[in-house]
Amino acid sequence: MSPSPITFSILARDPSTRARAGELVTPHGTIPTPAFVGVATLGTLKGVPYALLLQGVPPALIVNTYHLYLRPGAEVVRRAGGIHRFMGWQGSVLSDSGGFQVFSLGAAFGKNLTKVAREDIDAARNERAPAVYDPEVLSQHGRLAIIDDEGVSFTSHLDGSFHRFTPERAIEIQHAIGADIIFAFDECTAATASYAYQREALARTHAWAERSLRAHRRNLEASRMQALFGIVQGGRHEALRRESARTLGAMPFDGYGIGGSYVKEDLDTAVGWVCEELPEDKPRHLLGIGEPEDLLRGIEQGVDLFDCVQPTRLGRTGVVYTREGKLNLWNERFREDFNPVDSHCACPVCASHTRAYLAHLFRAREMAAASYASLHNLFFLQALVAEKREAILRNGRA
RNA sequence: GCGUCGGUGGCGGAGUGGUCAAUCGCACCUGGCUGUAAACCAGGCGCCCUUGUGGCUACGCAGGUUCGAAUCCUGCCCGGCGCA
Repeated sequence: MSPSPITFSILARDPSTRARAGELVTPHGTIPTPAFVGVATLGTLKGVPYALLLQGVPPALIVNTYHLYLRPGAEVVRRAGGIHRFMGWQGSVLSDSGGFQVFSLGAAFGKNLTKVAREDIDAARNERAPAVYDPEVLSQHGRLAIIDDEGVSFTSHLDGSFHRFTPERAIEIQHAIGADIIFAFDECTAATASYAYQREALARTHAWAERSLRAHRRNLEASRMQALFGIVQGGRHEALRRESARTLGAMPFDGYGIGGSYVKEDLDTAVGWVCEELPEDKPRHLLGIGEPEDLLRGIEQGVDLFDCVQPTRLGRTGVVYTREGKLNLWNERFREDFNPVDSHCACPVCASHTRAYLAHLFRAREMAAASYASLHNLFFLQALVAEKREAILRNGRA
């Protein structure tokens, strides 16, 4: 067994919570943890030009296997010299396995299902679908992806072409992309899915984790340079979450992702159960979370890494984070608000621009509006997490 | 002056006897977004209220025809174009 391509050290633990501060060293740099990883699904932080990124903000990026596979194609990335060269980003890169797209384009397709539900809505169940290899059957189901025990059949949201992912294939593609940290292929279930379905999906996710691990190890060269994280699932159910964390924790992954969709209220409980069971010395990445308060809660449960589309998606559509909460810059009251977005923020946008100016740029549909707001939001989360890290280092013990 | 076309909600522009408080776009107002099918999506946008198959006022102005008019007729006002 080759040594892990990453090393994770815990520098301090908070005495009163499960929070820890540490360092994650990848072949492309050191990520101080807890950390917020920027989401660069298609190989770029949406709306944020590279030139605007300051060193360490964000400390790493996560790209998406499904999306890069469809466009421009994993082989293109490989021939470019890997994702770092392709993007021109020499920092650490993670790649999500595409498991989440199975959810968003499958069970959640066309339905009002979100990653974090308000309440236990009576939404569509993650019902069992027949194993199919036929695009026509897919479209009959009104969705783009259908799951069977072997893998996932899906049609491209771009051109309708037919594809199939298996754990082995997802790993192979991630090898071609070449991120520092890659994720096992998993099945993300709806928060509202039945217990029976969650159980069944979890068994599949666990089997796929094992297959992902084997596929990764078979490629000696890739496994020397790329770390593999398993993904814990189990929905809202304590028994399933703990079982999942124990099962995956016993497998030799380099770290762990915590996946799934949640109901807001039990986001932190579910994360807590998982972190109690996972090995202490491996990094934990809470996938797709979150909002400022979610980050703080996650950290207290023992999470080291986060990623979330919110800072860029909200920013792009006019919403900015501030210490007083989120502000929608489209609101009339900001038309002549000549204060910075957040007077305590040290980001370059807050240093030179006002809310009124950004509000104007949004209304004028200027691209800079989306860029500035996204950049500010990234800074805001970065500062939030960094502040928390400092506190852990200050109060904690090794 | 004559002829002709036209004057509709903040703007553009549909509608040409009832089902029109009036399609649609823009602008405007408000929500939503958590491993990005997302520079997106949804709702609202005459006034009033006991919020409803509710009331009132509206389609340049004033009359008229009609059971009923933004839609037809007459006059006036205003604008474009053409001819003097």
